[in-house]
Formats: sequence, C-alpha cells, structure tokens
Amino acid sequence: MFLSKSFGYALRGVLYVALLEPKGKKIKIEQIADKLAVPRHFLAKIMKKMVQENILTSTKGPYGGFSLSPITLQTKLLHLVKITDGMEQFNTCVLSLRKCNSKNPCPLHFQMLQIRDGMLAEFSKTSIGDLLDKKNPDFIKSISVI
Amino acid sequence: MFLSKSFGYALRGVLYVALLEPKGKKIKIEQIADKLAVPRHFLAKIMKKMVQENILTSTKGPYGGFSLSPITLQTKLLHLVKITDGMEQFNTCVLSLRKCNSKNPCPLHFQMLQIRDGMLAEFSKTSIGDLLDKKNPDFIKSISVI
DNA sequence: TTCAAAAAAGACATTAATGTCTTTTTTAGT
DNA sequence: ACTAAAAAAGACATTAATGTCTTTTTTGAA
Repeated sequence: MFLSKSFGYALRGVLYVALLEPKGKKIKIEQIADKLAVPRHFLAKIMKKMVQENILTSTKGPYGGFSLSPITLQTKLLHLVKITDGMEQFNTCVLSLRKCNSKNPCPLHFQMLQIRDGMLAEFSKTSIGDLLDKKNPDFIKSISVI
Repeated sequence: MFLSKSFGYALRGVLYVALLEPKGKKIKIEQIADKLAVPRHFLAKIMKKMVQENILTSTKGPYGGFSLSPITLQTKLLHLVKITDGMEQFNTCVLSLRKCNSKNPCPLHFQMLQIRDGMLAEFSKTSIGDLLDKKNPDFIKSISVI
C-alpha cells in the first residue's frame, strides 16, 4: 500500500553499495542480488534507472560494477520514490476524483492531505546518507536479513 | 500507493446509499454505479463484501437494493480498508524484511512506523457517519464528480 | 586484437488488481 | 405458479507490477 517493492529494492541496493564500495572495489549486480535475496534482473533494471538519474555510477566490462556517484549520499528518498513509484499518488485524490481539491474537497481530502504531507516531509528531508550507519556492525543485516 | 481503487469505490458506494436511503427506497446497484461513474459489476462485488460484513444490508428481487444496516454509520474507515486492502500493509516492513521490528529495525522502520500509525489512528477514529454531511447540499457532488 | 566479464537492453512469463459479461438465486407482485 | 427485477455468483479479459531468461554492448587485460 505505502510503497512498491521496487522502492524497497532500490533503497536496499543503493545502501548495500554505499556500505561496501569504500573498500575500493566496484560491486557486481550478482553479489547485490545474492546478498539481498532479490531477483537479479529485476534489481538490475532498478539499478539502471538509478544510474540514469546519477544516483549511482556503473561501469561495464571486467572489474566493472556499481559504485557511488558524487550525489549518492545527498539523494533524498523522495527521489527514489519518484523513480520507482512516481509522484502521482501524492497529487491524486484517494477517491480518484479529478475535481477534488481544497476548495472542492472529497470527504477524505484533508485527512489524506495530512497523511501524505507527513510522508512527503519525511521523505523530502531524509537522504540516503542519513540512513547509512557505517558504525553499526549490524547495519548490513538490517537491509539483508529477510 | 496509499489505498486501492476498491477502497475508494467502497467508501463512495456506502456514502451514496447513506445519503439517499433515508428517502425510503432501496438503492439499486445500477443507480450507484451510474451516478458514481464506477464499473458496475466490480462495484457489486465490493458492495457484496460490505453486506457480508453487515456494513450494509441488501435485498434481492423487485423493489430490492441496498440500504443501511444498524452499524453502517458507526463503521470505522479501517473496517473498509480491511475488506478492500487487508491489514498486512500496516504490519509488514516497507523493505519486505520479515525480521524487521523495533528491536531489530530496518533503516526506515521508525519513520514508516510513525507514518503508518498516523494513518491507522485517523482511520480507526473516523467513521462513515463522521464523513457524511447531509447538511451540505454539495455533498453528493463531492463523492460523484470525477 | 581477441577474450571474457560486466552492465544494458529486450523479450517473455507470472501474479495481483481491476474490469466485463453471463448465469444463478431470490423475491415481490400478479 | 409465473414473471420480472434485483443481488449474488462465477467465468473470463485487461492491465500493471513483478519476475525470468536471453542477447547485445561495453571494456579491461592478456
């Protein structure tokens, strides 16, 4: 209901790279998919989208793989939501009424406005770097143990 | 993202009946579907579920249709969500991690907990009757104008 | 320059949500 | 009893999200 599986895969994928990449090597999609127990080719498509948005960097060929971009850690979660789920949900009426707005509200308009704005605020202010806790030795478990 | 179309159809359907039924007659599914511009047979399945949960009453045959039950107006929105979307979304980790909980949280655990609890609180306290504003001459428009 | 490794791209499969159409059951009035 | 009207039920279709498999492109190193 709240967010798609794709969003979860995107976030876990980028966090995995951010956690391991500083060791120097590029991270291969095969390793990410294995360790996170996520469908490999499905994840690959999502990683590719993040590369297109410059949220990650990738290099093809031997010794290639995924690595951080200059903006990875500053990227807001909302950017990931845009890529994986789109922003429509934040702007469309919960009852699917196109004419619904604050001048002409549906019976749930203001309740949903509050809930969505809360989520929007949270995801607008939180960055990938904010979620990354390299000091926590169990961090990798917190994104990989299913 | 937040709620399914089915939920929206359910709420609009029951509000429509609640608004018009006091005039005495049962409301036919055909009328509801027409006036709300909703797929008739799809709506019928959702209305049937509400009848099974006693959120509405229905009678077959000539002069039949849908009418209010004793509990219609006291029914919480969360009950509609249960019927149409289920409650899993409120109890499962946004990253699909089965082991995620407050002792062992994923990186988004507490943020999502807050957002979901906000929605849960709102939908637990708001009833169908709370949304029904019979004094408002435009109320019917607010659930039917798409 | 060739080879192998890696991401990228694309074709196809599966599943869940949504939507349509037909048949069955129930019931009020004649 | 019969008929017609209505919900209920069930079969099937469409669409979007998710998942799998294969082919293409790129590139580092021998």
